[in-house]
Amino acid sequence: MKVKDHGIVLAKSMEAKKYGVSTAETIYMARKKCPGIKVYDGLKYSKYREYSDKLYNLLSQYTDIIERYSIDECFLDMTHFLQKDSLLDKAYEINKRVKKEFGFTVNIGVAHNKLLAKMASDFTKPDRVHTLYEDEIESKMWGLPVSELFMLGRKTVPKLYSMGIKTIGDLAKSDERILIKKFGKHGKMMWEYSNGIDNSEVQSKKRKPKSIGNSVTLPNDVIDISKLEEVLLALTERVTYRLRKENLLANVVNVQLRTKDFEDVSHQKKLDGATSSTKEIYFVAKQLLKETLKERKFIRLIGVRVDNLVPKDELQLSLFDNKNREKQNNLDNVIDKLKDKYGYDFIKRAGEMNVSQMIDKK
DNA sequence: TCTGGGGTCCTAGGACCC
DNA sequence: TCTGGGGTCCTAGGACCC
Repeated sequence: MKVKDHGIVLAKSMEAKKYGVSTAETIYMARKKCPGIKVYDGLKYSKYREYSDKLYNLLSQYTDIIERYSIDECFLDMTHFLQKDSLLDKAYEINKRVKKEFGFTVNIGVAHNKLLAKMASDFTKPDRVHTLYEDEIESKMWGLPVSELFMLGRKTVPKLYSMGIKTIGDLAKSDERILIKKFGKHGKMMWEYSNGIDNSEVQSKKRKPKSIGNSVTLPNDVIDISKLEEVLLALTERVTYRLRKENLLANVVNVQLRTKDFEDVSHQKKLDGATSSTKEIYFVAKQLLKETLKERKFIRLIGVRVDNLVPKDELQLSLFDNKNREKQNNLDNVIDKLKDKYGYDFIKRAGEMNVSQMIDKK
């Protein structure tokens, strides 16, 4: 398959890593570092989802306390295996079974809290089981560059460097109060993480989303607002469709734009009442688009997001609920059913631009 | 030179109220 | 003319994760 050159690296081979290719950098940079590198399209999201479900089902056989942290990561609370040795045996068993039953490999981190398990799972790859027990923190974690610590990204690391903090150990031995003064809550967290402290629990219940959004990078920079409105409607329809599927209502609508100079701007608005109606949300989104656009030209990306979500059944029907709204809800429901039955793109609203080619389908 | 898309959480300032 | 202190809500933006 032909792969376009703009875009970013989602995953890299061990060989590419040796050339300094890193996740999320541009393919342009990757080619520069490693001439002749082979670039492939990713799988369809639905394929990832399928394998993710299979993995989750297998892991669920080992404990009920299991948290789906991301598409390819889970936390398992296995404290019922009281002996360290039997715990480790189970980790190796899972590692082998995944390879045998699914044909891909996994890294597993074994530790007494989530942070350390996560750190351990990111030690050398692939296909490994690592432990990071309390008495191993110093020997296995403190020597690593501070950038390896979970939740330390490209903005924070240079600031720590300028303070003379280069390794996780440096951070662990630094003065917590100074970190808090400089970084606030984030400072407290990074000091605790560097010392292996994390009291968060494995969350086995599926959490309802707190926000739902869709955005697209446009094939060309767009100046024409009517073109942007067409895309906005298509995005709003996707967002509200998902919102209704979750049985949630939104209280806030947010519109985001990115210009060709990579300026990110967003405007949001609290609604008078919670809703999942495509029409109502699009009406507000359109206003927000105008506000956000202002004098800006050459729009590279447009996105819409709904926030402050509440469960539909907990909402008291307000006195202002009227026939009109009821009609609108019925229309949304009919459209949703048709999409469910014949495919998402089966039916479109007037003015909705076809963005399905631009967006990877869920 | 080129930079995706989906999220969560935090901060800071302004408006407004008592 | 000069004007406290605390609290909540709303909004914009930023950092980080996968």
